[in-house]
Amino acid sequence: MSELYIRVAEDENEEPMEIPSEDDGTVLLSSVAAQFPGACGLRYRNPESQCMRGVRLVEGILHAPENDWGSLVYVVNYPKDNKRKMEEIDAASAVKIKRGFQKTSDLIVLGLPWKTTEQDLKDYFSTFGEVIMVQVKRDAKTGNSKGFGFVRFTDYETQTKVIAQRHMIDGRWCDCKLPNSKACPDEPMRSRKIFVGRCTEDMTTDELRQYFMQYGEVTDVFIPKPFRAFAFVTFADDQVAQALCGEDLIIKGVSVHISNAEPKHNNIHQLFPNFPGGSASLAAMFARSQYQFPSSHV
DNA sequence: GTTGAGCGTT
Repeated sequence: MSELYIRVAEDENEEPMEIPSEDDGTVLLSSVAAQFPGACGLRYRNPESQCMRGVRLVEGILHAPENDWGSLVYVVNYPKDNKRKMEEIDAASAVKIKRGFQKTSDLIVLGLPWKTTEQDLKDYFSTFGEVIMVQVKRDAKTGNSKGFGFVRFTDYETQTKVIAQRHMIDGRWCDCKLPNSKACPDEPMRSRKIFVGRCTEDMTTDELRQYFMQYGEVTDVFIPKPFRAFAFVTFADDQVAQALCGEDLIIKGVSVHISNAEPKHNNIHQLFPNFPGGSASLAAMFARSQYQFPSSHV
């Protein structure tokens, strides 16, 4: 029963999304809601009667009809009276939410005893949640542990929990951190800012704002000058921004492509590339100053 | 055959 996915869509004509089931074959409403915010249940068309049927829901747990989800496409139920409140989410749903799940990333495990094996790591971390991968980094020649390794979990919640605490592994305190190679893996995912590619020169900030307002509240529009054929649009709600990523939208008759805005580098040399006196004096001045780069938006 | 802050061969 494990590793099973059921197919869920906004409505019968939409492309279904696969939602993971639990080990016992049930599906958590929260799993559905992660992909379809605001969802309160599922229904499906009974192949025999051709009528829509509700999926049994008990305390947040969805139970398969006849104990088998089969290959049917299940349709999301939303609270009827909530439609008004769900305006922005509906807009997001209209362009399909593609990356609802928080992606996990490998975590570096620092401070491992030399003797600790991958099996040891697997055994230990499995007490927190389902483990996808463990590694112990070893010297290529000797095979000796370098005293650190990596672990990856299925669920983001597990990852959060594991990072938050210290770990006693085989008699030593170890730390789990996000590796430097992925310094901020979740920021791009949650960004409220989108990159609008293939812009034309006649598109104004006002026009872009007007256009993107239909998806949700726009808090900023930025068009680099001189013209560079792209723009940034920031929404109040990250879900709206994320829902648009990957879409090709038609603005003023031209197809623009929406993608995640890359994190701004917040680099002093990038902000002041030609600072008089060179980068050293700039760095010194920066260090003396009280100035903090904005971190509120990516 | 050692070590103890860090950052990932395949």
